[in-house]
Amino acid sequence: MNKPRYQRRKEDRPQEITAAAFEAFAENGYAKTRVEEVAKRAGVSKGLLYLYFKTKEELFKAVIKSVVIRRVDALIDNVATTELSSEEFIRGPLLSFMKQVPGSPIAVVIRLLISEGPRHPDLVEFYYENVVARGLGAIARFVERGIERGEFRHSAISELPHLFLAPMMLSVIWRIIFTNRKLDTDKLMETQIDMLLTQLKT
Amino acid sequence: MNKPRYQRRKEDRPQEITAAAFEAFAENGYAKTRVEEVAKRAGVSKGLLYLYFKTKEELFKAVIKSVVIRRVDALIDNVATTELSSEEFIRGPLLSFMKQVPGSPIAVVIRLLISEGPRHPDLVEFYYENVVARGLGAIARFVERGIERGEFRHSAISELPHLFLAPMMLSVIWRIIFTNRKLDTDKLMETQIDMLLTQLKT
DNA sequence: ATACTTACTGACCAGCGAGTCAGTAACGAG
DNA sequence: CTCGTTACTGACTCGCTGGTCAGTAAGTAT
Repeated sequence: MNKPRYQRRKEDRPQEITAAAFEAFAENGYAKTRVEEVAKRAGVSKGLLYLYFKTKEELFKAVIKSVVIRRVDALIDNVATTELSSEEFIRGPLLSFMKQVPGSPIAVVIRLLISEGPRHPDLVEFYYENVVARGLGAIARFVERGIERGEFRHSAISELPHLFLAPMMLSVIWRIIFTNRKLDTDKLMETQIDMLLTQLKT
Repeated sequence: MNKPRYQRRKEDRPQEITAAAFEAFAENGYAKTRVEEVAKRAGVSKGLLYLYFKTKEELFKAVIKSVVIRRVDALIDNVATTELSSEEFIRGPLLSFMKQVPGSPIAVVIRLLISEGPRHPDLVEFYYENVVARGLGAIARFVERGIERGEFRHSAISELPHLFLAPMMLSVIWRIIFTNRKLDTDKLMETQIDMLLTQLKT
């Protein structure tokens, strides 16, 4: 009973390879990850990998895109359809989304974009359009909606949705660099949200 | 009159080489920078570089340290000796320090630490002790002082000086990744400071 | 069964870049 | 000026890794 040395699974390979590549890049960064290591993790020969991805760089782009595409939509949809008041939404779904970002694949993508982004303008463009612009847009619209409904007053914050995300970004960076130093990132984000809402309401 | 092919300048070399290395790393990151490129920029042969730095990695560490050491002390001294009220100090020297960070060598160091930090725990340790801990400590002490003097009331912010720096970090990352997308980073930091001070005073 | 297509393997290659070292010449001492 | 020391050069090596391709065997059609 000799089992076949491999199975032909054309459909699944790309997905399996990008998943393996994501893990490897997450651990060692782009430059320090060998293509053969990715192939090994995917349980595939290096040759096959090059059948699906022309170069290491193309693999890298595919990885980023695969992560990005899955994550954003949920939140955006939520924004459009929620029945909650602006404050409730911000304290609820938005805050818990933010809290889980530093430990999620998005954090890895951010790290990769910081190291490799400057050499891949098209990738940065893609990320900006699909994540940053949409995310900031959603928050801004939410603040706007709060104002229209009379929940919030007008203030400088309306034009700077970035302020909602700033502590999240700091948390992401902190977790990347100071893996052992503790920081209560949840508290950080909660406090910022409190502060912003106080500011918006008074 | 044939000028000598080189001068012996044992004293100045290390400094010249780290300066050249900083430029190169800033442009291309650690992995993509060739040692020979650094030597060239420093106007020196590759062999000489290896006389002063055992490995590329050691050169990298020397670069980080050389940048860090110079920058931090000024602000810290300022904190200790200033005559200003807490609010005046925060709106004045602290804010303008923060504003210039995203365009300064510190931003480069942050980028390098994000990409390479995970592989250099001792370097991260050094950076934490000499920059982060001292910086956060200084801000925390300042808030504390404000409370003692009756300028500020007690609040969650006292334990989270990170909130002062969060928009600065976001600005740094923004500038690294989205070099072409505009963001009024000054406004961002000003608004955050306004908000924090309002919160501390009311 | 048999012939055929093609997903897949893995040994190989090329070039790139970190690190070496034998030799050279700047410069100070005598 | 001469000699010794050593800062400095640059051609070389060698390991590593991205990328190739001739060959193999899994699946499919007839």
